[in-house]
Amino acid sequence: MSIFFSRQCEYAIQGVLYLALKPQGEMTSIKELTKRLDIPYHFLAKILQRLATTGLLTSAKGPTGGFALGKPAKEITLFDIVEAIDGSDFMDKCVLGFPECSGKNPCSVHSTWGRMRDEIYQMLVSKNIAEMAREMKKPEYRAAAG
Amino acid sequence: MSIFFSRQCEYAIQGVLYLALKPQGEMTSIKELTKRLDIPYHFLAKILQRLATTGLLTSAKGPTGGFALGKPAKEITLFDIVEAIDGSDFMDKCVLGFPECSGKNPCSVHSTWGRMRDEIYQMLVSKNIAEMAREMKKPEYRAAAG
DNA sequence: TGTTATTAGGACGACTTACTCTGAAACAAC
DNA sequence: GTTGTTTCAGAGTAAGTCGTCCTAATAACA
Repeated sequence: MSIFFSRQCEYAIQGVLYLALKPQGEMTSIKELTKRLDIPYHFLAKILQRLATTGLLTSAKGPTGGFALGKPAKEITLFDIVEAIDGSDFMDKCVLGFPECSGKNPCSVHSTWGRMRDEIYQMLVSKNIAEMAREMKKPEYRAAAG
Repeated sequence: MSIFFSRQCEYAIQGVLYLALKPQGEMTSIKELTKRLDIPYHFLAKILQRLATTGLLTSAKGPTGGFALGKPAKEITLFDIVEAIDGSDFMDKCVLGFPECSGKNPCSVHSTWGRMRDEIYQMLVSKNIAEMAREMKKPEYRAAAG
């Protein structure tokens, strides 16, 4: 299928980004998130729970409860979210699937792909959520979160 | 899951690469391929059939039958195989899954990811099978195909 | 012509991912 | 304490992907 992130991971990123747009510490209910982001309610609930257990988010039950970032937005990178949901196997597996492919025994796209993978990794760790949220507030971007 | 190619696509690439190492026009049976590449027999059969219907491979039944490249190896690119199996949707979908994301309305990684995607595309179209097969023959690479 | 080696193609099962449902637990407000 | 709102937890459903099996078609060859 040639994808990069799983659906779950996409939703996780969108959710965290939405929370980052809120005043720090403010709790947001799944209902609000699900409505604004157009993601199935229970599915998103599962994903947020998962992010909460890894510490990326905090949660509170009851009325006025909901989810919020577990630490300052600028300390959360895209990679943190990807790793929590999808894992980071893609970093060390041969892109063509050759089991024998390694540094000493490289397949024909090993070095090229390796370079690109490093760039992707750099993008993931250098992009923090605070920065991304700021960019999304700009008038150029009027999307799901407002 | 953070992958790039599906399992099917990986197998397809490995299979075509193996065929490219053979003298031109020589038929190779699934049995040989499956044994050398360690891919489930019937699953590989399906994949090769699919590649044959798109013209990338030719096939012949009966004894002495099998599969062979449908055109010169240097005219087949990685992209041809990927497109035949996985399609090329990844080229124009937002990597974060925002349905509203587009050139006019870019998400916060839109341009960065776009650049990387272009690089990946360039890699896929510039790598032809003949070249890759040559590299695999070098002593540095002694893998599945020999 | 019959046998054997091979692909073609459809039906099927297992497994994974995406998504739903339900009931319980926690909590705040009254 | 009661009530309503929310997350938590786990099981259940649906769809897609991975992989198997079986039968038919085809070609070589004795």
